[in-house]
This record gives sequence, structure tokens and C-alpha cells, in this order.
Amino acid sequence: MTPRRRATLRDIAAALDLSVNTVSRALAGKDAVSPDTRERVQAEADRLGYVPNSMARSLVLRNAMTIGLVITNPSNPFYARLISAIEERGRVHGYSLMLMVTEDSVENERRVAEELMRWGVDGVLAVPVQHGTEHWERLRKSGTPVVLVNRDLPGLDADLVGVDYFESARRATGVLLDGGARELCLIEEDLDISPVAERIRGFHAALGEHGLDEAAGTVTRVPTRRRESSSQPWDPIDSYAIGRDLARRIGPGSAVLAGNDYFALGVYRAFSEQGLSIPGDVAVAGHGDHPFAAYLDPPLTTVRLPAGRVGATAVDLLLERMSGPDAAGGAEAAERGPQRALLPAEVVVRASTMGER
Amino acid sequence: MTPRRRATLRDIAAALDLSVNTVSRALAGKDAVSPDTRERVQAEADRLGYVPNSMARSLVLRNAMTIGLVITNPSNPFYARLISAIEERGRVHGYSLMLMVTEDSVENERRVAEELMRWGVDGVLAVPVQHGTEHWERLRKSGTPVVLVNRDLPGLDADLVGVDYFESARRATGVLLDGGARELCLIEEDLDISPVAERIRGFHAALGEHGLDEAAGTVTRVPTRRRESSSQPWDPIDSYAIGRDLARRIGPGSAVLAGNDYFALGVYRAFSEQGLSIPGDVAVAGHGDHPFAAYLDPPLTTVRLPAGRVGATAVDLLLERMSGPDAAGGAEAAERGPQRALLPAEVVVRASTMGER
DNA sequence: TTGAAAGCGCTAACAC
DNA sequence: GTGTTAGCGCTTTCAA
Repeated sequence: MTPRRRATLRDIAAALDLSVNTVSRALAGKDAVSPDTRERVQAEADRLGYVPNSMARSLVLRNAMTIGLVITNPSNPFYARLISAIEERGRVHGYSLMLMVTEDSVENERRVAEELMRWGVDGVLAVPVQHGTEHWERLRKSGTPVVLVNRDLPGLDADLVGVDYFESARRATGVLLDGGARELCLIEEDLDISPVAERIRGFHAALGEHGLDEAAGTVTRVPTRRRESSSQPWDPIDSYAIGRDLARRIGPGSAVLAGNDYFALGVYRAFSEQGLSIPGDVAVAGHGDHPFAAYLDPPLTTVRLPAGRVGATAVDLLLERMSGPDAAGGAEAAERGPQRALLPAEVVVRASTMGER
Repeated sequence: MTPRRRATLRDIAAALDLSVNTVSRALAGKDAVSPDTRERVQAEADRLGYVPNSMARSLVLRNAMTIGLVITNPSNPFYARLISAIEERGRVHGYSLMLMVTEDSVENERRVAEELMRWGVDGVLAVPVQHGTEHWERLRKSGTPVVLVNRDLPGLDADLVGVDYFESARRATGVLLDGGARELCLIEEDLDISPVAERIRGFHAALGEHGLDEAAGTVTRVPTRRRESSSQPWDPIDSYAIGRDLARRIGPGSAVLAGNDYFALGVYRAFSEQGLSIPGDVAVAGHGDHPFAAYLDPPLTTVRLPAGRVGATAVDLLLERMSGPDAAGGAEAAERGPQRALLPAEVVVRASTMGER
């Protein structure tokens, strides 16, 4: 209510007839202060409702105690969980989070990277839009470490923390094949982002291992729905269309692997409308283990993604880089080049792939 | 790679043998600069890869160009959409977003409010945890406007932008009653947060309007699952348990209204396991219109929440407050006291409530 | 049109 | 122990 000026060190100093410096040290808990002074300073600070000014502090210390998080779309449940995990782990280490949303637009991403530079964040965690590495390069050249999350960005040799989608798709496909499927369809959205590329590889690898040739597996692309804004949630509508299409063509012994549980959902609906039973006629598996997956009818086999671990690992790696070679020039013997951590994902087998044939 | 110091105004000034001041004005596009100088400054700035230091700027200007967003759990799809909308609207006005996650803990909330004060954010948007208003009071006393989002916080007379849950529940309940239900159950989690309280009121209001007394409607509480961390997504498991319970007791002419689509999902499963058909035996409606709602079997009647509008409105109101009375002392005649905007939500009627009885 | 000086709030030498 | 001085990078009077 009273929009009074915030109290500063100077106010405390003046009230106690001390120097600003002494007050600063007292409050910072440094040693060169008499117990008595410390107490008086503390008391006066409380009385005045003193709150340190992080900006001023950061300006002189040349660290922002802030990390930037660049995300394409918070409505993607995986990213939502990532945000939580990162915020949490960051806070544990005293870092605040500056969140930027790109909505998968390189243009936005460039703006956002610039903004992050201006603020001088200490490090950046980014789910990169494809195409366009210069802005990340600039950031790094200016001394700000960048760790990619979930998606790789060819052309930028930065650290990466993600999920082992190759393996997850390989194993999920294996489950479908073990169930007897001989004609498989992988449904994905943007084919050119790295997680999808990896899943496609894993998909084919599994086919090969089971003695099928590539023709047994087709990859279908869900049209990228340029959402008006990422505050519009995902929509299974497009995969529903694909499912209808699929339903007409496929016969028994077919299976669908979706790169996203939402896609699986659209397929569910299409199949049920067309009178195809899951898993009787077609087995279906997804990716993400979104909260609804276990509650569908039938419960959906899906890949559970380690969002929490990815977030925590990414923060840890970033922190390491922030105090690493560039900054300290210290023990840089150990890990030079970019690190890449691909965490394992678990296939959760449920009824949608457990048909008896 | 080259962790070279960031270029500053001084570097540009030195290179051009100008004063820092002139460079500053040239770059800021102020008028008192010769076209020639301006051009040279701009060129040198580009050459040096100059990026203005927002912290230094904010320190002297006493505005952070940042708004703080305090959210309980980004994995709640409604909040995820809110985050997007707020980030977007903020950016349009040149504001960055500092995101804080409380996981519904007052303790966290206090820490987070303090942190926001330290950074001197220009304004705060918050989905408040219940109980505990002092930290918000402090923030406001220090001159930082606070706008509550989605949840009201009794005891704090701050602005609020939310959803008209009273009306949404009243109408959704009306749909169930119109469908012939005479025994209703509302399923909610935390009964003491304002949206839930409003929904309960709306629920009862609808019963009354249809000539039923309160006994016709029971409110069941889903135990609050203290998630280990909000990076754990929602889980319909508890509402599933409730659904099983319910399934044993209820007869034809029953209906369930869930405060959350996830709860409806748990109920779906329970009912189907118990051989109850939806909507044949029991009608079900939810809240949120989460992406999966339309794809359940049967498609779920639910309340579509205006996340985008809530976010945008909240930012607009905050911006208004930020340039308002406290700051400018300007035209404060118009709107004194706290404003509260409750945006309307739309009931989307689908098959889960369209039984013929 | 440009420059000099002061200051935002804080920390870090270095004296005393 | 405590104070003095300097400076982080920027903007803003106020002179010249």
C-alpha cells in the first residue's frame, strides 16, 4: 500500500552510523564483523524490512544466479514435467528460472536467445527448434554455456541431455513384433527433429532384428498443426484422420506405434469407429505415458519418459559447465568435447499390445 | 568458445573516441545525436557484437522489465496453457518471465515471494497456495503489484483473474440434471481452494433450481496426493478408487461431476470394470476439456476453461497496475479497490451425458 | 551535438 | 573490526 522505497544497505548504515561496507559484510555473514555489530545490523535490517537487491549484487558479482530455459511448448506434458524438474533442481542450487517459449519458431528462438544474453543468465537449457544454430553459437561465445535438452541440434556441438529414443522405439517395436505384428506403422509429427529421427531408426532396427525388411514398416507423418499459440493444447484430431485411413487398409497382424500418446488416442477412436478391436485386430503402443494412458480402454502400452531425471541431469551438467573450463580454467583435463547423456526410457506394457493371436 | 568479456558501451566509446553517454544515446535512438555519429556507433556496436546489459539498465531505471509467475504445478494442463499465454502476452509488451513453482507448499511460496522481491520484478502473477497472505502483503507493500490467477486468496484484497467456476459447475450440473439424474456426486481434491468452493456452490445451486435438496448431491474428496514433486504428473488413481466405491452404491439415475477431467477418467475405468455403462447407467462430466476428453469412449462432457484469455487478461491487468496509482499517482479516480474478472467457461456437451432414459 | 559528473545498490580490495 | 575507495554497466541531469 505504501509504495515506499525499498530499504538499502545505506539506510541501515545511516541508521546505525556504520559504513555500508560493514553492513554488507554483517548481512553476508562474513567474519570480519563483531558479534555485537552483526546483531544490531540484523535487527535494523529486520526493522526496515530490508531485502537485498539481487540485480545490484549480480551486476558486481558478474553472475546472474539465473538460468534460462527455452521451451517449445509447455503444454506438451513431457515439457511441463521438465519445467518442474528443472525449476526444482535449479532452486536447490540457488538459481532462478527465466522461462522462454518459442512455439517451435526459429524467429522466436532468436529473439529469446538475444534476450537471455541481455540478462546475462549464467547458463541456458534449451529444447531447440530445428535449423538455426548461430544464436546459440553467439550465446556460447559470450561465455554462456548451453545445454540442449531432449532434442539434438546438428551443427552445434553442444552438450545434450535427452532420452534414448532409439532404444525406446526399438524395444516398443519389439513388443509389437513379439505380439505377432508383421505390418507396422509408426506415426510421428515433425520428422526432422532428432527424437523422431532416432525413433525411426529404432523402429527399423527392430524390424531388421525380427527378420522383416523395411517395407514391413511405414512411417506416417501427422501434419504439423501450427497451433495459433502453444496455449492451445495438443489435439489428437490429425492422428484420428490417419487412423481412419489406416483402418481401411490394414489387415490382421498390424500394429501402430505412435510417437506420442495423443496420437495413439486419435488412432484408438478411429479404430473403434471402424470396428477394429485393440489389440485383437491391431496392437497399439505410444510414447510418453501420459496420465491418461493407463486409463484408456484398453490401457495403452507406452514408453515412460524419464522427465524428472532428464531435467535434473541437464541442470547438473549445466552447473558443471558454468563452473567449468571456460570460467575457471581449472581442471579441464577430464571432459572436453560435448557430453551427451541419453537416459533410458521404460516400455510399460499394457493391454493394448497383449492380444492373443 | 572464446569466453571474452562482453563488450560494453565503454568499449564502443573508446574505440570511437566518444563519451559513453553519446554512445548510449546513439544506441537508444535518442535525438541529440548526429546522424553520422549514430551510424559509426551502430557499426562499431555490431562489429563488437555488443549486447546491452539489462541488469545495469534495470538497476538505474528501477524497472526489471520482468514479471514473476508463481504456479503450483506446471503439469496441470490448465496451468501449462496459462504459462504459455502469459509468456506470450508478456513478451509482446517487452517483459520477460521469471517462473517459480510452489508445488502447493506455502513454505515454497514464501521463499519464492522473497526471491521475487530480491529480483525486484515489476509485478507478480500468482496462483496462490491457500493459507498465508503475509508474503504477498509484503510484496505489495514494497510496491510490486500482485494479481491472483485462477484462485482467490481470502484475506488478501488483491486483484483476481480467474474462471467463473460457480457458473460452470452450475451449468454442468444442469446438464446432468436435464439428462435425468437425481442423485449426483461431485468429485474434488482440495476442498478449500476457491475454485472448488465455487464449484460446490454452483453444484448446489443447480440442485436447488431443479427442485432437489442438498441431500441429492454429495461432494466427495479425492485425497490430496502429495506428489513427490510436481514433475510427477496427475494420476487418476485416487478417483478410480472413488469410482469403485461409488459403483457399489449408486443406482440408475446417478451422475458424477468431476472437478478435473483426470478424475472423470478414473471414474470411467471404475465404472467400466463394474459393468456400469456411461451414460446409460451413470452420466459423467468433467472440468478442463483436456485434450483427451473428446477422445474417450464415450467422449466426455466437460467444461472448457479459457486458459488463454485468463492469461492474457491477467497480464493486461498487471500491466495496468504496474503503471497505475501507486507508481504514477496519476488518474486514480477510476478504479480503486481490487478488480476481479471471472471469465466464463463453456460446457462442451458430449456423449457421456447424453443418455436417453 | 557532445561530454563530465553523479548515481542506481552492491561487493571487493586495501588501508587503518 | 571497520571505513575508504573504486567500480560493475548503464542512464540522466546539466554544462559546454
